[in-house]
Amino acid sequence: MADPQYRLEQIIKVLRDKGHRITPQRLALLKIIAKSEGHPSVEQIYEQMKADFPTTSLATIYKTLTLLKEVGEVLELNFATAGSHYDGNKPYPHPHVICTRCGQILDRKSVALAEISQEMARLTGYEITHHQLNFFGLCPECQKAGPG
Amino acid sequence: MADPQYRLEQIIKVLRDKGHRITPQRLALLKIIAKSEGHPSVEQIYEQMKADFPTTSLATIYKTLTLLKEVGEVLELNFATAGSHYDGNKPYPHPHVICTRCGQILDRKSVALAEISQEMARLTGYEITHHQLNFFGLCPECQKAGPG
DNA sequence: TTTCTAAAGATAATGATTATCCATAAAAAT
DNA sequence: ATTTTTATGGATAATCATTATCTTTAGAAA
Ligand SMILES: [Mn+2]
Ligand SMILES: [Mn+2]
Ligand SMILES: [Zn+2]
Ligand SMILES: [Zn+2]
Repeated sequence: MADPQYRLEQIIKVLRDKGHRITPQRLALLKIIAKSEGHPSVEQIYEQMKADFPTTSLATIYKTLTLLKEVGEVLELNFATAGSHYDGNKPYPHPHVICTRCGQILDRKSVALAEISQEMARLTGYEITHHQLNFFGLCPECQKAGPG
Repeated sequence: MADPQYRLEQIIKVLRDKGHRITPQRLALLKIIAKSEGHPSVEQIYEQMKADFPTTSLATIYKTLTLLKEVGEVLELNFATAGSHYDGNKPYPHPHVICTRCGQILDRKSVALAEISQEMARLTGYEITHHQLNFFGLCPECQKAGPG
């Protein structure tokens, strides 16, 4: 679907243009989120990082993710369950479908959502900057497994 | 809009029917969330509780809110910012509009949302149980105050 | 090279929530 | 009524993700 290589260069360019350095550690993290199909958690990114940089600190992961949030190149997802997840391929708001049993996170889009957003702005007078729309339930796999 | 007294009795009945006791502390908390127009935080509920029960423990607040979640009589809102908020009047999923500056939380509804939910279920095969839809931005008041 | 500063790494601190443990009060049983 | 049982309240410790702090390191610039 997406082109990890292009996405990687895209993020690098944004960071460079804003005067940030592309260090080996950052490059490694960028590769991870650029190639990620799903929505990795901090812990998952941390584990992958340690493959190339065994001495990586969790603090570095958090700092880099915060930086990416600031420059708008990653979308942070935080549900009730502890631990944020990150989307490095679609850094703009979009709907997600989450399985409450296995934790799968799917990307979706919805044209109607833009309309709802405008409707909300009109009705409330708000200047809406972003939104989050999450659907929770059981994925087909977990439905087969039955209740329990 | 809503009738706090009726809402209160409604919650009491659900708790009683499921074999839970209506203690003085619980009754006090129920009154607080039944009459609340907004979406109080744990800390706000805690402060109000201390008016009637100065020795109330935060643990009791959390336990009671967890109980109310379990019986489906309160909706928990958790955004990125630390600290959950609770809606005791509309315990079912519905859209919220949140000001990122002053923290105001508005209730809204959207007919299109039900359709989107069904669309998601159809496209993904998920059995969707609930959702969350939050819009973030600046309320009219905070817009006047200007950037900064 | 030397200097300057961003970034990495280690670790402590924070803060919301949860767990634990005991005291207590409310039902139930006798 | 009295006793028994159990749920609940209250105090406090523990947990866990995230952030802050501090020092070291490394990359860019001079
Ligand atoms: Mn996504
Ligand atoms: Mn609400
Ligand atoms: Zn699943
Ligand atoms: Zn505001």
